[in-house]
Parts: sequence; C-alpha cells; structure tokens
Amino acid sequence: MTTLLAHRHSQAALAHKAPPAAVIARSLAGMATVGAELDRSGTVMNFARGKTLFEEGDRAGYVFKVASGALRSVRLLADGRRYVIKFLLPGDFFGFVPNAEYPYSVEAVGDATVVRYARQAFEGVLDRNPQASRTFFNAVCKELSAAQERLLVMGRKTAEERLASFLIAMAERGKPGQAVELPMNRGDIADYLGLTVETVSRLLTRFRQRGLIDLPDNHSVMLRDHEGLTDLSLGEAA
Amino acid sequence: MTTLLAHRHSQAALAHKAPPAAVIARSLAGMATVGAELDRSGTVMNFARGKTLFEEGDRAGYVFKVASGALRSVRLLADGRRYVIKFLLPGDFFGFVPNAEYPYSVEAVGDATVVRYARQAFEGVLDRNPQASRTFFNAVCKELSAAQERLLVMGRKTAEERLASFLIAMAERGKPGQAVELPMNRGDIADYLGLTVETVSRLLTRFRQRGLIDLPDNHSVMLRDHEGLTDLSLGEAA
DNA sequence: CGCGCGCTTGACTAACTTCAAAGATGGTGG
DNA sequence: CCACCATCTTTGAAGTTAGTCAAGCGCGCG
Repeated sequence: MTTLLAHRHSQAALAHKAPPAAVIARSLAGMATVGAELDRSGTVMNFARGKTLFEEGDRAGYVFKVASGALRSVRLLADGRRYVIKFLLPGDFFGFVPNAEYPYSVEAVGDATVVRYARQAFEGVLDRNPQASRTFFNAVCKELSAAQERLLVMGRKTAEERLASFLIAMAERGKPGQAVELPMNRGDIADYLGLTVETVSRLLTRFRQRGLIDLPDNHSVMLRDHEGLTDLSLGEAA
Repeated sequence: MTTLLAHRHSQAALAHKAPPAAVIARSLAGMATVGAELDRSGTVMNFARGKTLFEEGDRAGYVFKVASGALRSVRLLADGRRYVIKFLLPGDFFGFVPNAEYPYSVEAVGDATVVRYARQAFEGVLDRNPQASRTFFNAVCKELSAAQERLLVMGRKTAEERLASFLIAMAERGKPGQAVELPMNRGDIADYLGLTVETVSRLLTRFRQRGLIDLPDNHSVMLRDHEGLTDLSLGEAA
C-alpha cells in the first residue's frame, strides 16, 4: 500500500548517470520562467524495469515528469483483469489527480528516469505564475482530449483498428522514417488496447503477412504501408 | 460544417423561460469571485431535443455550461459507427479543447439550456484570476480522471459490468433514494457503453428479472439492489 | 384511430477469448 | 563463451460473448 520508491538518489549522486533536475526542468515545454522555480523542488529518480513508483490508493503527494525510458499507468479489477491507462514516455507529465490519492499505479516498463516534484511546491508555482498555470491547464486539456480519443477507439473500434491506431500513434512519437520502438511487451499492448496477448500477436503476424509492417525484433516495428495502416485505423479499409 | 445554433436568445428575451446568466454563473462551484466577471460574457441559450450546438471540426470559439436538460458529446467513424463520449448534465462545463477545433459534436438529448462564454473572455478570466485558474485546472483534472475510469470500463469490463457501472454513476448524479432519470434513449446508452441497442435492452430486462432494478418507464430506473449492482459493476459478482 | 419511432425478443453469426502447447529470446551464472 | 532457464511470443483448436438480422410490441403523437 505504501509507495515503493526504488533507487532514491540525490541530484548530486546521480549527476553522472542522468541529467540533473535543473537540466531536465529547463526542458519543460514552453516554460522557461517556470523551470527555475520548479528546479528547487525537483528530484531525479531512477527506476529499474518493473519497479513501482506508486500504487493505486497511495497518497498523491507528487507530480512527475518522464526524463527517459518508459512507464505505464495501470488499473486492476478485483479478479486480476488489468488495464494500461497510458504509456508514459519522455516529456510526459503525470500525477495530476483531483483527489488525495492516486487512482492508478505507475510502473517502469523499462529502466526509467523521472523527475519528481512535491505537489505542494508544484501548486505553489501554479498559483504564483499565471503563465505556468495556463500552460499546464492546456496540457491537461490535451490529455483529456487524448483520453476521449481513446474512448472512441475502445468503444467502437475492432481489434485490427485498435492495433493500427496504436502503431500509428507510437510512430508519431518516434523519429520519422525509422523503426518504431516498442519498449513495452505484448501483454502491455494487449492491456492497453483491451485485448489479449494472443490477439495482439496474431494481428501483428497478419499485418506483417499483408505487408503493412515488418517486425525486425520483438521491440520494434517498421511501418511499411503507413497509408494502409491509417485507413485501417480509421475503419475505412475495404 | 458550420455551427448550428438553434434558438439564439438574448438574456432578456429568455428571462421568463430560464434563469438569467447572472443567476447561473453565480452557481459556478466555488467560484464566487469568478461569477461576476464571467457574467458579462455569458449568453443563455436554449436547444430543442436533437439540436446540434456545434459539430466536430467547428472552430472552438466558446466554452459552455449546462444549466438544465441533458446533452451528449459525440464522435463518428467514417462508416457511421457512433460513440457518445459523455452525457453533459446540469453543472457540467464543456468545450475546453486544446486545439482550434472541437474534436466532437454536442447535441441536445432533451430540451436543454446552456450558458455560452466566449473562449477569449473565459481565458482572460483564467489569466487574471489565479483562483479561477486553479479551480478550472482541478475541474479538468477531474474530467481526465473520469475519462480514465471510463477507459477501464470500456477496455476490460463485460457488457453487464458496463451497464451496472453506468446505472450506478447515473444514480450518484440524481437524488438519493429516488428513481434515476435517464434522459437519453437506449441507443444513446449503447453508444456510450460501446454496445448495441439490443444488448442494452436485453441486459436491462435481465437486471429486472433478477430483481436488481425496476423499469417504471423507458426513461427511469429504480435501483432495487444497489449493492448487487455495485458488485456487478466491480466485476466481483459470483 | 393509425402511424412512426423506440423498445424488446428470438435465432443465428462472428469476433475475440480461452485453453493448450510449442517455439523464440534474452539474461545469468558456470 | 556457452548452456540453461525463465519469460515472452506465436500458433492452433474450441468456446463464449456480444453483434447482426429479423420480427413483433407498445407508447405517444398527429
């Protein structure tokens, strides 16, 4: 029930392994003036693959930013059914919650580095800095919009369309023209799309056989027919 | 493609039919100081059942608050599949979007009254009033949290569990102990839960046969066994 | 009164899951 | 460096849930 914080490091101790908080905070999108103030409260932390940052029900005392690696936010049902709410990739913020407790757990998909900010300090910045306030407001609106887009996917799209949507969304976060990195495993993808591992695996095979993708290894995908995938993802396939 | 605005009324012309904007704005939860400033930009508008406030792709020039009635935000796929993102009930704000265009349409489920605020004016208030800014930030965080909760429902719950979740959520918005009003029809519920009309109808019948609910008429439900429904909704049923 | 729309019910179908097992992969220690 | 083992992935066959197609019912409105 308590927050499991692996590898607690001071900024100084970490300097040679990961960028210091100051450097990372400076990268806060469009928030040059916010960076300095957040710096003082940011702590860089490393988490090994599979480690838990916090669990559903933990007191929500912090907000985080992903510096490197990948994480997943996860919810569980009583009988063990699992749902991956979101994959958290470099640049993503998380931990903005309306209640005193986190409504989901966050785990490291691969080794990951995050910056942790005390929620109180973060909210202080919001109160004193209208521009920061506005920026984060917009960021949360964008998150909301993305969640609603995903609701459409989960509610009305077939397994094929879901996977195609996922691959395209992942491609948009990576470098154009290159193989898409999938830090998560098949099970994570399945739980993100509301499918089973078997279905995800079968669909990837089918996409490959149709020439839509290549699968150089288990953690990368080359999109060979981006347009075909897009059509599939929109439910416009023949 | 253009915004369809039915029944455009001035505040004065409407005064006898619906509360004036001033009265409504005053009800903004925890925002006494914001009310006065928003008043000046708020316009009360009525929409008849089925009318469209705006469509997917329209320029997002306004934010809205529901004063009375019910609306639905809707997305469509190319082949006509429909998904209801959210039912908008009295007190709900909507229209906070990160882009220049609305990503969904909003239609009146039954006759509805909303207050419309120019987005620019609204954002002005946010910039000048840190407390309002904070309040709306929290509101959007809450929305996001609700959307993520719904993602779990859509991704991992069975049809039965989805419908039970829906009935309980609707009950929480109504008056305790009373019949739950369902302003929307079966098709809307189906599109909200990612099911078909037939499945929703069959499940309601099944719930009634099991003594979980009563169906006094097509637009109300009495929850007879709240605990049984809750167990169902959590996937903890025998 | 009769028409239309929304709701219900039934029989059949399809998509996805479940169960089962074999095949790859990758990390670790000898 | 290689062998081993756990874990992840793929594939096949059978099963289940919810969808599709079709028809009848009932309420409300003109």
